[in-house]
Amino acid sequence: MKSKVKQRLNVDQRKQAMLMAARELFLAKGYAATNLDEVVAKSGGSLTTLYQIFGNKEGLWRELVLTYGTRVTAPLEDEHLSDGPPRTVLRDFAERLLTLQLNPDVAGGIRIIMAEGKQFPDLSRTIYAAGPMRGRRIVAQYLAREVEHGTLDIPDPALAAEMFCQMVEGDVLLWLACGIGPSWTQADIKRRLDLAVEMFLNTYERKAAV
Amino acid sequence: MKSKVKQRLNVDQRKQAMLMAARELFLAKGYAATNLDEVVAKSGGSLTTLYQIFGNKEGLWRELVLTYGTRVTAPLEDEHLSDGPPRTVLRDFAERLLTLQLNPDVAGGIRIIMAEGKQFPDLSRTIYAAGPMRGRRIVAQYLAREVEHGTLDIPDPALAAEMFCQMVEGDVLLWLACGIGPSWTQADIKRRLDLAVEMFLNTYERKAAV
DNA sequence: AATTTAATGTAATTTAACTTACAAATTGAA
DNA sequence: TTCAATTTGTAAGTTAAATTACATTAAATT
Repeated sequence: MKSKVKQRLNVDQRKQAMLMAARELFLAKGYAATNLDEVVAKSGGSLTTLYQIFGNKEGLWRELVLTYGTRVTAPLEDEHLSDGPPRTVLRDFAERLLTLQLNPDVAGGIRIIMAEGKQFPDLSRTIYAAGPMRGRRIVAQYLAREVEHGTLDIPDPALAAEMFCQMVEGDVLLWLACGIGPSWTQADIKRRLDLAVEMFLNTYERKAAV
Repeated sequence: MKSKVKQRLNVDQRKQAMLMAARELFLAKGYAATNLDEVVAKSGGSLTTLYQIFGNKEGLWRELVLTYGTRVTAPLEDEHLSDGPPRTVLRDFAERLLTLQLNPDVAGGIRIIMAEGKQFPDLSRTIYAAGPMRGRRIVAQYLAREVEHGTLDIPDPALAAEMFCQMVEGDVLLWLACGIGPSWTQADIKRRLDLAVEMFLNTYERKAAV
């Protein structure tokens, strides 16, 4: 039970509260099935204020998607790449990538954005570029650098990066999207990540001459 | 321009026509945005007949999903696996799998089913099992057989199968789901498939002793 | 303290689509 | 040819949710 001390908030605070409430509801029920009365009931404030801030339902949706959707991939960014040999770097990255995917909010978000893609195609493109594509590109750039340094031997770093990420992510997205939570133990995850790195390096690590 | 010779069809014929029309509309606009008047306008017949046959909108949706969704994976089935060494078999399978994914109707279908998963969770599970999961399982079983024959050396065939399928499919599903058609040439496809098989066998093919 | 400004609560309006009702038209059988 | 059954066309009923209107109340300013 929440204590219901009524507060009058200013626009900015109320806006944040509404975004938060909308996020939960959209994640739980999807775009069409969420109605604005519920949002207001959850966030506090009033329908009037909601319409003042966001214009309409679509406005609320767009603001929400762009706000949250572009923050998510922060842990994948370049500056978090560890130093060390490719095996270490890739293993670290893989762990961060899978952790991200396993977050139900992330997968749920991608799901809904995909779902509403027909209605808001520009949003799904933006999110795809900021999200899944971002990870691929970071890996590809890293691989390209390693190729220059002579550590790895990769004809097509972009393709290799995609393969690597796919192996790491597995069916997680599809699972969560279908409402099937993956029931993996830590050991399962470790095995998957190790295998992905292993398969990758088996092909691309520079071997001593045969 | 269609010639509009009005035809009175019996229930079965009309049902097929309605399923066909609904399929197109649902694929194009999603579940919520498709209205039944449009379906009838496209299929011919009448709303009355539609309700007699399917009960309501949900009934139409369920029938459609189950009818088409479970037919799709036919080309992946076991009996189409070629004979020959693993390299050949896997390459063939990979080609069929990717071809399937590249079919816009298939990807579009998965997209919508995912989209409506919150409303009809049983459907998305059924389709996941009949679709994506099916392919994984067929590969896993094949791999297990090869392990028994001593051709390959794979500790965890299920995991290996998933990795393989993921490499083959790549981001295609996500792309199409986000409305980004992949613009691959035949050469791109060939490169991807070859690489997937190569990476897989680099790890699992039984090597002559070092 | 009075006044202005901004946020709130509620209810009316509008819209859109699902669903149902019913009369007209067509087919098939007696 | 006539009659029964089935399909069709149209429109009315129902519901649900987005949007708007307006009076009320709390906060901020003078």
